[in-house]
Amino acid sequence: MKVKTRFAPSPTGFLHIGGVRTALFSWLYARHHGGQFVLRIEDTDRERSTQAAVDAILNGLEWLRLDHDEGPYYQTRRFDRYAEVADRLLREGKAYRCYCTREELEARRADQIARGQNPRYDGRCRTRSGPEPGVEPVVRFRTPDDGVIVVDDLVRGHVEFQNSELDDLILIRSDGTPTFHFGVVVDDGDMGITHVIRGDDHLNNTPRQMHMIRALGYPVPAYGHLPMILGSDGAKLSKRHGAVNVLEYRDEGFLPDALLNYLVRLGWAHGDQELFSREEMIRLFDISGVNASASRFDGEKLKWLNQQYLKASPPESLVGEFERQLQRAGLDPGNGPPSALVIEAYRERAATLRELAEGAAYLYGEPLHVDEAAVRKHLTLAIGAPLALLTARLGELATWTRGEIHGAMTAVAAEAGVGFGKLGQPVRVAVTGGTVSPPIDVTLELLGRERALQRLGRALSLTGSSAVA
RNA sequence: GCUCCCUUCGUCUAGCGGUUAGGACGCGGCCCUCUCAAGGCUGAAACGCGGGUUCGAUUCCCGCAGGGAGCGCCA
Repeated sequence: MKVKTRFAPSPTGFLHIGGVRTALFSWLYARHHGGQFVLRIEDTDRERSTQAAVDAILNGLEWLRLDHDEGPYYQTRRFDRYAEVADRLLREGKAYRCYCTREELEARRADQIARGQNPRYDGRCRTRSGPEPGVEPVVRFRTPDDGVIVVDDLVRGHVEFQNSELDDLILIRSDGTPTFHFGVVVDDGDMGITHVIRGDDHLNNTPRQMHMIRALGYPVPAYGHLPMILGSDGAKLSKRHGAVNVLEYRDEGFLPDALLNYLVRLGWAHGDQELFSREEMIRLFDISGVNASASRFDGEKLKWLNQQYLKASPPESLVGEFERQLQRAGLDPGNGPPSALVIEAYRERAATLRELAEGAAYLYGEPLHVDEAAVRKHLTLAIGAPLALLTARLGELATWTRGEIHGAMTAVAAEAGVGFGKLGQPVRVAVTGGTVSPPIDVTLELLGRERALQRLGRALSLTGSSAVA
């Protein structure tokens, strides 16, 4: 059997971490089995669906390169089809018109809850003889009264439901539009979906959907319900943890493959392996190995992974996104050393491209901020003379390379009778404004002779030394 | 309230009847070192509770507790 999976988000919000993980597992399942991956936009709720959300979903998937083979389909363009199927069900007696009003329904629900019952529609319109004047009916599905239905879930295993617990779901609203449940089963059937991999929150809906699919005469797909992703505090994912547009991770300087790698390890593992390339994920992913329990989102581990990817990527491949980060910080990439060299020097000092750009800001203009305490500590009177000597020597260098620079510093340190570090750190503070940077020779090389000498000269005056060479 | 699901270090997880319960993030220490990192070594840190089954349970079964989801003319 040819595998066909789908990702079916409703465009009522942006694509967030939880949605991405669902899409990823569904995509991986299809790719692993050489099958197809369908994208379907479930926009039957016309009140809450927006084009902006559709765009956010499409852009997010594109950034992550979770490519689909079919779609995107839009349910709003298939209303005729749903109406046609509903009519057929009505004719076959598998569905019926219900004239109960919302008010009546609500009152009965409240009553049932008060009596400690599972609130559900009582099926009273099943046997109704004729229409109720003045009421636009809904179409309800006739669910079996008794017996059990079993969901053999790919991740949960055998789950049983009593049919008596299930009520008659609405297929078509009184305004003629289909509900989510109906759209899902008609679409999954029409599109030939073989494996439905979706969030855990749908497990309880599954038995009813299975009944509908059977009534429609479609083969019942296999189901796999993925556990939820919670925030780092164990609470439901919200805006303050990870329920933000996935594209914000791009803006924060994360790499798409790193994010996917992080997500694939939430609920799934392959022994002790932590790093998975796309190809490895596809080759090794197995839905039967997916955990049934919810997991928490850990931003620290995501950062660690991102740095692993930063260190492993060819610097040239990061240039584009790095330069966007510089621009975002108000810096001009053209006003500094070649980006690939900066990335090379900084990537083991930054977890994200944004951090990388911020750390290297002094290479593109005056330091954004100067660590005054470091200035007082390192740019002392005592270091003035060695610093002046070094400045002079650097000015005489034939070529501005880290090797030459290092040689000059070693020589000056020796002549001045100070350790390399005693000289290096003041230089670092002088040229970067802070105490953190790549090895000082590399730092100076990247900065360039002109800027380096200029900043050293200025620092000299701060030491209070008059020994300007 | 009812139905369903879940439960191994703080976190992500390995484990699929017998292990000194392994790895990773984070945290501590040491090494390396011109700073910060990166890297290496290393330390602390877990089987929710109670019953069974079994020669033997983290592992299988049943309760309990705790957490979660669903119960809409939302998806």
